[in-house]
Amino acid sequence: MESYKEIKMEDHHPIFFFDNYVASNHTFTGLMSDYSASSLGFMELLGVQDFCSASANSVFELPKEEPTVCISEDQVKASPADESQNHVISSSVAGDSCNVLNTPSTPNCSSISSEGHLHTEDADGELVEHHHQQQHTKTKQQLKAKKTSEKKQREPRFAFMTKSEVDFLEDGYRWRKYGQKAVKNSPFPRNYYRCTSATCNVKKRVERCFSDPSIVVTTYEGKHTHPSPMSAILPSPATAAFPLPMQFNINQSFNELTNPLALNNQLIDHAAFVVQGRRFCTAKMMGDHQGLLQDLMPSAVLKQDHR
DNA sequence: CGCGTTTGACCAGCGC
DNA sequence: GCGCTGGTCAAACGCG
Repeated sequence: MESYKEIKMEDHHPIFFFDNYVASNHTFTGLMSDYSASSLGFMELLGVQDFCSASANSVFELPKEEPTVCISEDQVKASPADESQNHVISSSVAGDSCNVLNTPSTPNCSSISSEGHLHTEDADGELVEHHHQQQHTKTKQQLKAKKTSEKKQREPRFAFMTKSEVDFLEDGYRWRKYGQKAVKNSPFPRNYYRCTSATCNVKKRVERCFSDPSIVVTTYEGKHTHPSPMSAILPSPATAAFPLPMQFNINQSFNELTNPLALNNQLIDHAAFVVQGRRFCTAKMMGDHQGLLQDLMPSAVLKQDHR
């Protein structure tokens, strides 16, 4: 198990990309408000509420060399694993030519919009499937019905890429692994996780980028219906409200982001949304490492820290 | 014993 | 229709 100090700052540059939209020539304010207008916001996905109160006040300039990344998950999905990273890089370099998707619909959206057809699949399936064991058939049907209903309620997804040596990045919630699949053209498997909370339907996919094994792609699907278990472990005055990444002292955070020593002293508790050379949001997670930015923290680091 | 992981099998969707 | 792939299930297993 690696020690915290072995983790360099540059190993945890998060790169966010969202399902449903990308607007590279939008300001962060535009981005966030656009996204918050959708049924499921980025912060909501992480259990954050009331993030709309965040304002452009938190926007500050970064050096032009800062990578520019803003792509949607379906872009990555459409690209083979070995190309996704190239895609990111090209987007990063492109700056103004960064892909402007602003896609009104995504694979997810279309699947949701086509939910009206789903009931017919059940009927077909029952005609085809005649198992000799009635019990077995019953469970199959139940599974199918379950799957159908799940598909009906398919949640928007968002994903982000993190440079990390650790596959599973802690985010304050408890996850149970329910599957692993080999990824085509990639030596690295994709892991499937589900939130352990009974009432919570949030899923998480974790895979490593083929072309750059140092990059971990984490995809969230769904919305937590409960507070982070870490809230109990790490009490904070801000815990109840789950403050937004934007709600922090910008100067302090910028200093910390650009100062590895500061990071070493305080753990890595920041994330950055980087679009067109601007770091739109540097997130300081309430000083207790909750929520999204725990995804940027190797679980090993957190475990070590909590002891 | 409870909880989490592993892993082979199954199913649906999609492209050809 | 067929094959491929992504996603999920669930029994078996491991661990504390």
